[in-house]
Amino acid sequence: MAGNSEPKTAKMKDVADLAGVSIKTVSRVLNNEPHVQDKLRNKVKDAVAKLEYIPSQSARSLRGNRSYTITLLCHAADSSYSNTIQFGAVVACQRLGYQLSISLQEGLDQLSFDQLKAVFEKLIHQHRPDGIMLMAPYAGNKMIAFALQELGIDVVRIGPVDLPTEDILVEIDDYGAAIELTQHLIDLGHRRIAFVRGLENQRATDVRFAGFSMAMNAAGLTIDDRLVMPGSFDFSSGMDAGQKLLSLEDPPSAVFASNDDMAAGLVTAATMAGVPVPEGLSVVGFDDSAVATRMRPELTTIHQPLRELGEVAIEKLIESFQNERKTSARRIVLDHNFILRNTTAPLTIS
Amino acid sequence: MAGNSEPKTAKMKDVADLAGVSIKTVSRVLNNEPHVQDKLRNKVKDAVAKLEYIPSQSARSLRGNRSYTITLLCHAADSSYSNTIQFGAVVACQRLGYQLSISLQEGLDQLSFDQLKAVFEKLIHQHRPDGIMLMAPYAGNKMIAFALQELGIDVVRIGPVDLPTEDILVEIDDYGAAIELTQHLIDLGHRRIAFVRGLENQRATDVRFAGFSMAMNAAGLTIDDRLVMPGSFDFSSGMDAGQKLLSLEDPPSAVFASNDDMAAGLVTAATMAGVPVPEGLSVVGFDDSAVATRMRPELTTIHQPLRELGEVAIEKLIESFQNERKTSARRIVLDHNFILRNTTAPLTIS
DNA sequence: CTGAAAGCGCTTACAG
DNA sequence: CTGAAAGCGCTTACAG
Repeated sequence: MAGNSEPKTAKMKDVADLAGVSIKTVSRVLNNEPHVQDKLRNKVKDAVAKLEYIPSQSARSLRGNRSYTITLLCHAADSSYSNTIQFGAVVACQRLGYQLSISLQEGLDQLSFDQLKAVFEKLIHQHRPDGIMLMAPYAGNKMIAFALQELGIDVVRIGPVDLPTEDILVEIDDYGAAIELTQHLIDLGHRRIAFVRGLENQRATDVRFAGFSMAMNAAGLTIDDRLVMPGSFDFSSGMDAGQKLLSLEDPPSAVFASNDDMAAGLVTAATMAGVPVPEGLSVVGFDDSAVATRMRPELTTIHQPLRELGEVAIEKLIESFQNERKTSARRIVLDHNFILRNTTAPLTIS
Repeated sequence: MAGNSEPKTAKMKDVADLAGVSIKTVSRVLNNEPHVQDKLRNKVKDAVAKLEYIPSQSARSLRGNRSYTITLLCHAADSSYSNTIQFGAVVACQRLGYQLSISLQEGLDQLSFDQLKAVFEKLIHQHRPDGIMLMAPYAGNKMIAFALQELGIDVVRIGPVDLPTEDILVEIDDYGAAIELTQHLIDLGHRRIAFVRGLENQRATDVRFAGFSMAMNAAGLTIDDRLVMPGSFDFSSGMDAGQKLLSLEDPPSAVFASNDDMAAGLVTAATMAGVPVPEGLSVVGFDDSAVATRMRPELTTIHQPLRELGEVAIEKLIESFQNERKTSARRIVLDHNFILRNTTAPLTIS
């Protein structure tokens, strides 16, 4: 069989008959349109409840302009960061009667503008999503932003993004959070502080480094270029950075890793090199992902409300195409938290 | 705007006009139906290519019986295990022209049969998925299986499952894998081997323990009941088990943890208690998830092809409702691999 | 092997 | 404030 059994499901006509109104009135009630008497409205609602009527998504999206589907554009690599955001997005979609459709797109970074447009045109044409949700590593990509803008589809982005488009943005204050983390290390007496960057095409990498620089400068500390390491947001790049940093003639006493996975790699590298954390090296991360409480010692970091970020992104996106006026804020900043755990300690003079 | 711009997209009629055939013939070609001349078939295909025609999913699913959507029933807790399987499922869906719709369902375990049926009826009615994919912790649930069976929808399950329904099953040989792992510990000279169980409502827990028992018995070793610990497949339950095991009068020299997360917890507990791994305690896990290579020492475990499991599940499901005959295998067993890393060592006589 | 007609279940103009 | 008609873009019988 091709799927469905045949429960004699109620149709709009059945609801209309039971409520003693026209099918159009039922449609109006279902879509929360004005111009229906309260009395009729209630009759219809009762009938819907009695019949357990559920509108057919296909019919709605075929005739109307809405598909009640939002497409989440994902990079093929799955990470705890993306998965948690996606989780929040699914929750919000389910709550609001939308479907989240996941589109896996690898290597979008390497396409030309026209190729990008073609990819999105096909995607939009096929599923007709009402909106698109973007997160790292695609959230901050300008070509993607412009291609999507030309296609005229509503977009929401997650993460620190600096784009001239009018898309909705949901993020935390990465800059401020990076300052807090750096200040914490400075307050502990550290002066030679290393920084491990993330992927270079992501704005989070620059923003977090900017916060770090700001705090260092404000404290009158200079940033030693040899202590600024490249990274790619993953465990092994953190290990690499740690090994290099620790084998320096004049190693740092503290390291700011741009995310938790790299911080975990750093701690592992230090431990393997016989440098105790935090006594011999203080480490901070960013995200408060699962690894933060599973490693030993547990990681001092910034908690990002990833699930909430995903939920709010979906809510704002849906809100935006329900409100014609576009009155609501286009940029939402959620709260983060500094989480003090055990990878940081006062500088010990040796 | 409610989503779409208005690219003048080609419709079936346009393809038919360009190819000089009727719209019905186009439909036939698109759906790979027989009874079309090769010449016409090619004309249609050319026209489709030229016009970049993409059929509307809504129209198809409204008129036809298929929605080209598969619903993945997920438990609200997101884990690396589920996410990797889901990833494979998305990949396969995308390749085969289907959409994966994620349905988050918490606490399905506590519902009555009728409540379950109501939940699924609504879900099926709303999105009309062509099939449903189940994984832990719902894959092995009998009530869910029967409810879905009564609703007559095609189902695929992942993981070791023992059900009287005719659903498709995709799994690895958990039993055999557990024997390999246990035999490895026995070969290293261990005799007091502990076992940490997983969640009790999952068949994987029983099957892996059965493999462990089998290997122990075959080697003439007895299982000490005090060395069989409860667990819940997560890091902290592994830590707990480790602490209890290590504080025993006569602690084990090796532990079989039912999955990697618990194994990581065990290693952490041992390290914190001053017991070196693997010298003082050998540990094996199960899954080969991300944590296996991020912990130190790296974990000896069984590699489960999770992504492939997800892909194959989707492929077989789609295949099953395309083949009326249901000729293909209903149970697919994929290969696993024993991965020797550094958490296991020969028993040292102390 | 091919096609003209009907209809899936809704929403969109258009009347009243 | 309410309704009868038309139509979204396909597929399903039914003819030929």
